[in-house]
Amino acid sequence: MARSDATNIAIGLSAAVVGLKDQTPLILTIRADGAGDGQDMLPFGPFDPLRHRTFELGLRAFVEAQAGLQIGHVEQLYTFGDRGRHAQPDDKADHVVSVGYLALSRGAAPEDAISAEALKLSGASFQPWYVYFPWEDWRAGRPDVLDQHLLPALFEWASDGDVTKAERLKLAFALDGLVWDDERVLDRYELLYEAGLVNEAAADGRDSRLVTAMFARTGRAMRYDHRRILATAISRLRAKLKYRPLVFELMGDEFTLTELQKTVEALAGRHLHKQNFRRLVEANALVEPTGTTSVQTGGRPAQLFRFRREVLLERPAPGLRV
Amino acid sequence: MARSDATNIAIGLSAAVVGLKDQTPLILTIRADGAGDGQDMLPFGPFDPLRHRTFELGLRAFVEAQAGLQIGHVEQLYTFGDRGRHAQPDDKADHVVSVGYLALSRGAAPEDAISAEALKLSGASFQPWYVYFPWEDWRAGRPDVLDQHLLPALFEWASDGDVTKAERLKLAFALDGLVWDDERVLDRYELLYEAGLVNEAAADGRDSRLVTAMFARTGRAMRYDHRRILATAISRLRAKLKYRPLVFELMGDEFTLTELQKTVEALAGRHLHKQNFRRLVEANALVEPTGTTSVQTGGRPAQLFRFRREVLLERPAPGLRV
DNA sequence: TCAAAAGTGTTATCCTTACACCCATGT
DNA sequence: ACATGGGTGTAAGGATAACACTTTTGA
Repeated sequence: MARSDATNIAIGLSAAVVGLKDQTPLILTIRADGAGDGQDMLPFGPFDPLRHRTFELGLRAFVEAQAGLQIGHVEQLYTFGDRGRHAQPDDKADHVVSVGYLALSRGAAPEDAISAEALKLSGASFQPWYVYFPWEDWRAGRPDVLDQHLLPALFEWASDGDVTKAERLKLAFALDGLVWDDERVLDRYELLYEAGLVNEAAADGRDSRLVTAMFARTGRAMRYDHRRILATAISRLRAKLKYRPLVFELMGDEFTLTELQKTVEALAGRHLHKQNFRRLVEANALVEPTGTTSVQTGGRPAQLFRFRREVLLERPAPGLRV
Repeated sequence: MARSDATNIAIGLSAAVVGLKDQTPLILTIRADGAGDGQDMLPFGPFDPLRHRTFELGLRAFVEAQAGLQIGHVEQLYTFGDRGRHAQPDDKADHVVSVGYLALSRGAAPEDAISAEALKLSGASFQPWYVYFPWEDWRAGRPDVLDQHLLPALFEWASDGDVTKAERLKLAFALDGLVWDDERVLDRYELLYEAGLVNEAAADGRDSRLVTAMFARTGRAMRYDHRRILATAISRLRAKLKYRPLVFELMGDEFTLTELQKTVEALAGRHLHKQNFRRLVEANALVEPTGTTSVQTGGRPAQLFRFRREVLLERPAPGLRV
């Protein structure tokens, strides 16, 4: 059936499964056994067209197998095919093409949904995603690591007179008075990678001119190209929040408006204006009151709301254009 | 090297190469030799990682080979992996995964750029894209074919009580007073496909309850899943016009504002308000006057402009939010 | 009565949309 | 002079962003 005169290509499917707990965005990882540093991986596996009719079915199957977890919304991100960047240990194939997916775990308690066997077998767990991208969390203001470590190192990298480097830096990192664009997560990671400032670049045999102490500043590394897929997932999710009501997949059935705002803030990595956020939610008719109030955490009790699924039919692009 | 116990997968790359002539968006096609009906194809070929380091390099290489054409901007659209939908004639592989790309041909005279040999060999030519999607051109008002043929047939398809069908129809085709969303090209094509109203659905062995006379109303067919890739390309291009200055890749170096507007209208498939369009162009500082005026086509001579490449550095998302 | 968090009112500004009119050229 | 397309001014309405203040609970 298979002929040996053709290059043998395998399709790898990787999923960035997002969850949420205590205003912290989480990402589902598995751990290579006996691993040291930088061995976090996204759940992934080979696509076998004989077993699964579509990519999506294959993906759901092995997220289920590796984490014992059901996922809700799934969407394709990007297919990475370049040589060298993400070799995977598959002796059957000469070349692995990896298709990245964004997936959302359903409900408010993702960690409890991981099955005990899966935890044993694959070391599945949810990790806060800002562990991998510390410079993407602006909720408490501009992260110090940017001005103290990242930008100086990036400036040095771009100081060779190559103007395109300087231009890309300017746009991705909001230099010269530009506003920080929370969606450019991938652009920023790619620049750090090219500058040799993240661990993966060294692992891939790149010219790394900086000592490994730098890697402690640039977040936890992942195996293969999984951190790149995660960056793509965060970019996409942040973009899509603005015109699709995806947040509600990550919330419980009932929630207060403040909880909703904190969740959006956690995902977008920035602080939002309370009144304007509420006006936006109301204007888009995204929620309806349940009539009950929450057990408060010290203060005035808050009204509880639920997602109005009907908006999906009413408006073409319901979201939170913040 | 290759082992015969694994399913053999091939990667197919397909490109939707967009050009423009006389306010008509064009798409580069090749023709199967001795072909009858529905044999238009996008330029495509297998990805061989031994010959090309990245997808994009492979893609450029065989667009060059099949059409003798240089392409400018290239971006990945989507990777289609579902069985049955797009079998391709490759005896070396059990399954073909197809990665679709959007590409823009450079300059104002794409047809002249096709080499004579390529035309002979592969029948390469540029076709108006609305030939494949007649219902997407609203420049002269709402297309008659919608109310006369497509919607009645779609209503019949959705009349089985399945509410999700009705909901999807409503959003994709702007029923019940919703506004037509020019970006939902793929959604609309997929609905027509599922309803068995396009030729490809019949070719794929689907249950086609309607006579083939309908196919004359639903545009020219393409081989494999190429029309789906084209629909994806148009969707993406229309979306991206709004926040990236892609139009200028399809224009000559100098142009009048009316030419620019007509071009955007051709791509977006709808009429734009003249003054507001001009204000938008000016507000975003997308162009600068050359100081010269055009040889007019009967009327007051128009000022000529050129694209201000600097905007790419000045603003994060320069485009024509129309 | 005070801390903590929920919830509201109001204004200045900008952007969008639409209106209608004038200008420069060839025939 | 008039047809043809180029080019502009202006005002209404809505969306946005920022201001600061009141309300309801638990301790």
